[in-house]
Amino acid sequence: MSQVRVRFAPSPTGFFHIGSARTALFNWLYARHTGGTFILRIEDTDKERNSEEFLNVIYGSLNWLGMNWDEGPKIGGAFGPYRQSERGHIYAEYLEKLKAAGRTYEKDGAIWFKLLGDRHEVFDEHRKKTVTKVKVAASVIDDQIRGRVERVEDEDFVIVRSDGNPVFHFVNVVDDIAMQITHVIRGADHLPNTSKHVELFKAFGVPMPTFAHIPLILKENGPGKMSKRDQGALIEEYQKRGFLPEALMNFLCLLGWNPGDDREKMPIVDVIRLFDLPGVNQSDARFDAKKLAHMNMTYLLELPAEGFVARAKEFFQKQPTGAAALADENYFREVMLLAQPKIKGFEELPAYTGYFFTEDFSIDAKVREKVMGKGEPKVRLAELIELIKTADLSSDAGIEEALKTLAASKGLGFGDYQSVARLAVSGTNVGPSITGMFRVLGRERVLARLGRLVAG
RNA sequence: GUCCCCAUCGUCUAGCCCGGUUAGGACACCACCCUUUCACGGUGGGCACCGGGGUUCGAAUCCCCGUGGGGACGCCA
Repeated sequence: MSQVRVRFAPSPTGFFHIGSARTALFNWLYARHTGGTFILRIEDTDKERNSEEFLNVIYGSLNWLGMNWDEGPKIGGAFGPYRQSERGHIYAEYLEKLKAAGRTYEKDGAIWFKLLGDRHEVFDEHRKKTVTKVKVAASVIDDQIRGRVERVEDEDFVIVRSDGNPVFHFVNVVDDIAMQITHVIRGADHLPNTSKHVELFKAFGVPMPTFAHIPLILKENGPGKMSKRDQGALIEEYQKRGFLPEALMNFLCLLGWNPGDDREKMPIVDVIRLFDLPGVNQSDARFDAKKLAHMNMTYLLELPAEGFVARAKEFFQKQPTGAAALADENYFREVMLLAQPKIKGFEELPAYTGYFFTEDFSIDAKVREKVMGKGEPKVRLAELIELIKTADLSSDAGIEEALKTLAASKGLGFGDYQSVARLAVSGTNVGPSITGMFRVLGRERVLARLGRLVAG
């Protein structure tokens, strides 16, 4: 049995797209599942649109998501180079084979691939021009996901541009042959191209790889496939927003594939064990930001405390308010642990914990109006101040006990103190437990804030 | 317009291949419970087999036709 060799072949012409990430993922999963080789090949034949910046985005995103390649740029391999811009000599060699076989001709300075069959001219209404059709048998694609697909490729096509640069269809097939690719796993948008590729494989007289065209990811709202301009389309964005890569990966796995039972959250090693091409769905999947957010939350919730703090620190280091938040490492840690069970993603952290790190936090006007307009808030605050002055703030349980005792002594409930205390120390009515906030903020900050609200 | 692909709750999907299920799960939504806020969690609820024809005792499941959605029709990839 031959070793599986798959490739992910992005072109560095734009930011790394979520659809590309999933194509990479399915290739990577298949390689890992079969013990095969995952190859990264850069398709940079379009000199106009390539950029080094985008190349680094590809490397960075794959690394962030944890998809390591076995052969490719930076690490090399037996079939290199892995950037098409460096493989000119190989394409020249293969072009000679096609020329020798009489399968090419020149027209308008470009080199065309010649199909075999009777020719006739036809006016194409859609393209508003006369084209030469060739009578050929349908190309048969035996697809691991779609089954047998037939398509008639009935027009010659350019394989080398007039500027001498080879075209995608040609280099893609040549490299798949030269790199001994066994399985071509790519987006379904390539299905109509595949007949061209089939004809090229046949012209080279080599066996065809196995094809697997995976469904596309559709826009969350509106028609069409996810495009680079859509909200949530770029991998870099998730990285910036502090999503956990393992959560994104898990979510991506489930877009078009499932383990066959009701499991959704599952470690990648389980996905690797269960993943197979025939298990991939045929229909396109719509992107769902809320489901991703939920997945991220479930991963966040089960992160060990130190892991959560470490990742939160990484996240804050990239935020404008990061320096202030990280000034006291131990304090930062305590605040983060208060927030961990409450948030869906790191991106909520700056707003959710901001008041811990500055005395200059904003007070929600509506909440203030509501809380201060009811009962005797200033009396409650004064009582709280007296309590906090001497209370033991070292444990949540102790603080809770003290608060309850105070409330009971005045014939009131915990809630009568909570809302006003919350407003004073955080400026809002949502957040971690009030006892946790008191404990972490400490006597000095709490007293100052309670006092300010009384005065204000 | 031509060609190709697809079609189960609003969304991701199980079931389809090998016809017989109260059509299952998850996200979202609603209600209730838990609760010192907000979340988490728990319980319950509403929500789907695109339409029409076949085949069959019986169709989400097999076939055909519609319709709808998606993709491709570049000297882009």
